[in-house]
Amino acid sequence: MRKSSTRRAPEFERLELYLKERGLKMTAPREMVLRAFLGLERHVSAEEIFAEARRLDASIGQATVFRTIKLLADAGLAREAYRDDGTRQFEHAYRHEHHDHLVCVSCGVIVEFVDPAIERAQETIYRAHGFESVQHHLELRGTCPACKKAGR
Amino acid sequence: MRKSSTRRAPEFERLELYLKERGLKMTAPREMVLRAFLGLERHVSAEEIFAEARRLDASIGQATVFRTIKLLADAGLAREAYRDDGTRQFEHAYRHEHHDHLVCVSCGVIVEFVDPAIERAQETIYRAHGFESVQHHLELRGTCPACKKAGR
DNA sequence: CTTTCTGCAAAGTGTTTGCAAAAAC
DNA sequence: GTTTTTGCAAACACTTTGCAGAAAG
Repeated sequence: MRKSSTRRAPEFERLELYLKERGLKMTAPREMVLRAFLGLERHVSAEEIFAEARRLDASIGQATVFRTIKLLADAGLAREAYRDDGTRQFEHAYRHEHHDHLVCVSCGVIVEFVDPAIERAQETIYRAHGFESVQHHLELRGTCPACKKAGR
Repeated sequence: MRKSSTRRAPEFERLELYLKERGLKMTAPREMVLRAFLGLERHVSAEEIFAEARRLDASIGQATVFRTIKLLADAGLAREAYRDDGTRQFEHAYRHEHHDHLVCVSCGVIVEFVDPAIERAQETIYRAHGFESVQHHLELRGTCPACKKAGR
């Protein structure tokens, strides 16, 4: 007896697997948080996830959202990223590989990009200093075309 | 009648000028915070500046330190920088040009570097997306040689 | 039934702000 | 003297934690 998995996103299966592996439980609130996170576009704050989860289930608690976000990160579904202005955001990690960010300081719009030449140069720098690479992030801050035109 | 300025670092004059320009006052606590900041090596947290300032003058208040750090940043003496782990640090900005960071995730050691090729590639990305550059920062996180050797 | 999970409220961080007394100019 | 600055304590924003009852397996 298995439930229909027709429209079920693979992210849910991934979370279930992750939980089962360590004796944790799949619950309605956890499913709700994941659904909220997946439904939102990239680069959301914890607060935005909380608000969206609340929209789906008004009884959900803030602590549960924070705890679940941590689970999602551990399960490889969400990636935590701090902006250069110190704000904390989460982006989709499942089937979204590494990329860097071009951020408009005026309207906040974020463009994702990867530059192979920069990626290669970074490896060279790690090697030159004898470091083992763990993770890297380049953030370009500037003014986007629309804001420039609007004189912002 | 002018006071001797023999050993006076140019940073103090800069701060005095900045304050005078906007009708603000040079005070002992402000001088102490600047002295604490200058005396510490790069990449210090507000708390470290506070501790050091307290060492120089036990009566100084936390709020004064935070307020003065902001002044130093506005005056171009300090640069605020958020690490990819969300911690906030300050580094010397006076006569220290832009650079990127190679950070050891184990011991915290920070190596500063500039790669002309990467800098050029960044400009190309700004242009390709029609953005006007404001500021950019690359952070490479990894394990330094010493920590690697120690198996950390 | 046993263990994990939940929501709540309280506690923690790190930083900012309101205020009356003190210092700068 | 007038204005800015100070230290203190309270307020703040964001996040984590303790707990007793609820839910999962």
